[in-house]
Amino acid sequence: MDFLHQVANNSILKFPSPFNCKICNRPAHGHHCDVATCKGCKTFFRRMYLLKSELRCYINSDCFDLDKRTEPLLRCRACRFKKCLLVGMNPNALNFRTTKNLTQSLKNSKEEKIKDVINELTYLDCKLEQFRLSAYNPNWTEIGGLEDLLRCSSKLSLSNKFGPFPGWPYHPNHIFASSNLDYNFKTYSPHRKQWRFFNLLTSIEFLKTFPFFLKLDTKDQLILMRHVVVGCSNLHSAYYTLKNKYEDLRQPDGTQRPKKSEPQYSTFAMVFYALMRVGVHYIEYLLLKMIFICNPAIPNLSSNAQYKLEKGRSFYSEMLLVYCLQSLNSSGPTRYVDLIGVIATLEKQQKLLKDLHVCLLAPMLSILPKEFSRSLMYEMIFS
Amino acid sequence: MDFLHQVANNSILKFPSPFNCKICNRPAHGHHCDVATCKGCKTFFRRMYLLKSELRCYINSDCFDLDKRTEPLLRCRACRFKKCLLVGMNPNALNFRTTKNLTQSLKNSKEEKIKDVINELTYLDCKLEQFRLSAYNPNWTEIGGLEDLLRCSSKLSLSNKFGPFPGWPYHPNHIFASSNLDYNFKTYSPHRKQWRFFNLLTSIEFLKTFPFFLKLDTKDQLILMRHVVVGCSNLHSAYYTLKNKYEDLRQPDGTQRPKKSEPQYSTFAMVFYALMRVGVHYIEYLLLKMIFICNPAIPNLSSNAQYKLEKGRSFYSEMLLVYCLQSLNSSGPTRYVDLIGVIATLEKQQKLLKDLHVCLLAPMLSILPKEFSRSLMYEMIFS
DNA sequence: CAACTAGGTCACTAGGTCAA
DNA sequence: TTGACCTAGTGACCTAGTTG
Ligand SMILES: [Zn+2]
Ligand SMILES: [Zn+2]
Ligand SMILES: [Zn+2]
Ligand SMILES: [Zn+2]
Repeated sequence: MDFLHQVANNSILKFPSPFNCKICNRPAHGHHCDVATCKGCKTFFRRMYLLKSELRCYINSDCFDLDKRTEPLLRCRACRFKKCLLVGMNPNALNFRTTKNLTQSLKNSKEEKIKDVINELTYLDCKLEQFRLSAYNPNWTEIGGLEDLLRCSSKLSLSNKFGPFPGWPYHPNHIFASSNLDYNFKTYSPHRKQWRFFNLLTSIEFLKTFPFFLKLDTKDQLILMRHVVVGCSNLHSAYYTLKNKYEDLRQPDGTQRPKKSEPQYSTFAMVFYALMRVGVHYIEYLLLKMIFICNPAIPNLSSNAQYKLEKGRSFYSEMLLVYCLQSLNSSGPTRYVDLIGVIATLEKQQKLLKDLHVCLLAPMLSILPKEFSRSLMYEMIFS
Repeated sequence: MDFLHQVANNSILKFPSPFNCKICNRPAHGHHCDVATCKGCKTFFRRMYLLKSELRCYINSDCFDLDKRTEPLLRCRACRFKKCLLVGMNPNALNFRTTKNLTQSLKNSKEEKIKDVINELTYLDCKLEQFRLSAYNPNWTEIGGLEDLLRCSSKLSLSNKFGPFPGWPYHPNHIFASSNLDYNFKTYSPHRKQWRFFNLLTSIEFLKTFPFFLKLDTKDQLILMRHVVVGCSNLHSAYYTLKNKYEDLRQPDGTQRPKKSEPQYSTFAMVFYALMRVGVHYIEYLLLKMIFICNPAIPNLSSNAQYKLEKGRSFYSEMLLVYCLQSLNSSGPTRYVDLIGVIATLEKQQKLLKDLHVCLLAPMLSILPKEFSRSLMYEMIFS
């Protein structure tokens, strides 16, 4: 690059230097990884990228936001690294692998760690979808509430035992024996999955697989579940609808649930359309789900849980950002912002759904069986 | 060739250019060494060909395979050079007559470095031999164990203070006052050096002069010393025996230690005969010693020490190779392999010696003074 | 002389080191 | 851990020599 050279020859611009570090605003040393940076930030970026270390900002996550403060807080490594990525420092410019020493330290590099985490998430997600597709179809009126489900052992392995549900996906015009209202909240049928229930169950089992979740107090676990499981299962449904190239929200059996004609459809489909709009990829979806789950802002959490979730959120956020940069280079930061936007949609959807359900179901409660008011679905809607 | 010209004048084909570098696919600059290449690849090829340094791909040897990846990994010099040759760049087009300057200047830096290192090693080795020849003869029963010797300051300068040992080398028939067993491990005599001890001491002082050694943890220093000092002192003795044109293993005072009649002689002399067979030169010996010392495969080393020793080993290995190539041209690589073979002999000798010593000395321990069981020699034999 | 392509130069940026 | 400083390339640009 000749940028430095040009500036040096331009007598008008010689002083003061127009050429400051894009991260910390100190005088720049040159272009490093495609961005004008100082020596410190250059070395910092390489070190951070190469070393695996979990980072967290202990202030407000704005230590390097130069709109908010005149001087960056150089000591905050989390914010510094985030800023490096945001101004577009390109990890691909680091010559991993091509040099002997780096090949060795690659084992511990962030890249490797990302791979590990993504492998794990991928594996788990396959299991989840297998679970949804399985013939396992427990009676929702009997299986108990959230607390019972939290306590019992993982049900995911049952999909192996039961095998796939025969005949799925159904033809679009498939007609079920039971009526829609029955299907919805009235009675249990062993021949048809109550998707609202089963998707919630799937997400509960999903959360239960994470060590960080199991380490929370039972009270925090309950709070988190209540706040996150609906959105989580909606995100899952939405992604798989998209993946299976349906044009509207579908369940694994091929049915439209809720139906387009139902009033809540548009709200349910919000996330589906958001995913479609950004054209989310699989790995992005996996990380987004984790970011959504790690929500430290949920009310009434203990401070321990807040801390752990905050840590989790920055862990997966950074991973998503690094992933975007790796796969897209310069447009990585934009992509990251677009993807994070899906989280906001999920949160909004959750609020709308709650209001909607309360409005729609409250008047019906008298005609629904008393089993419903003790069910998981009731709990998730009205808690 | 007018190809470049044609393209420039052809308005239709101006964009996108059909004239890309055959190696890296960036826009080409012209034909260089018979192939359309960019400026970078042109210069790269010349530099590489003139330097001819050993290269290795640390990935899959496909960094420039544009069928497999859209962008080449420009930093992989091995694959880049391979691709240069593959697309037919012709080294004969390089004009060696006028290239002397570049070759020289590029070579000079490397050569200069080698010279520096060898000068240093030579100087140090002279000091060592002076030390062995000096009248300094500490009491091995009192001087302490390895840890004490590691901690104390360098003793090499004492050879100046004490001057050379008077009367050395002795006539082959010289008769000592003390008996052989006494000499071996029983008592200390100020008039006669216990060579096994003094050679170990010399090698310990040798190792202590290296900054890289001093930067290791004490624990690593001890492990390394225990593993390397015996072989190091054997190599030293063997080389100087050869240099002084003795026909069997001799110490600086001219005595045969161990005696040919002793059972361990043949094992001790292994390295001596190996050196004789290859006809090692001084500088080769110096580098071999360093390569032997830098052994990252020693068990229980910290990963830091492993890393540093690995680096040291490749540093001195490359130096030896370059030295062989410089002094012998075409038969350089063969010579290098022969020389490296000495290291294997050293390692083998070390194993044999340990077994032998344990067998020979264990039954004698009861008749040896308790000082012996606390001495450096005991430590090096039985650790 | 125009159109090239050798070689040479040097500002520039990777990675690496080490004192603070 | 940080960052000033170092080494080892890298390639844009230049010059000089060759060819038709
Ligand atoms: Zn900076
Ligand atoms: Zn911060
Ligand atoms: Zn090229
Ligand atoms: Zn390669």
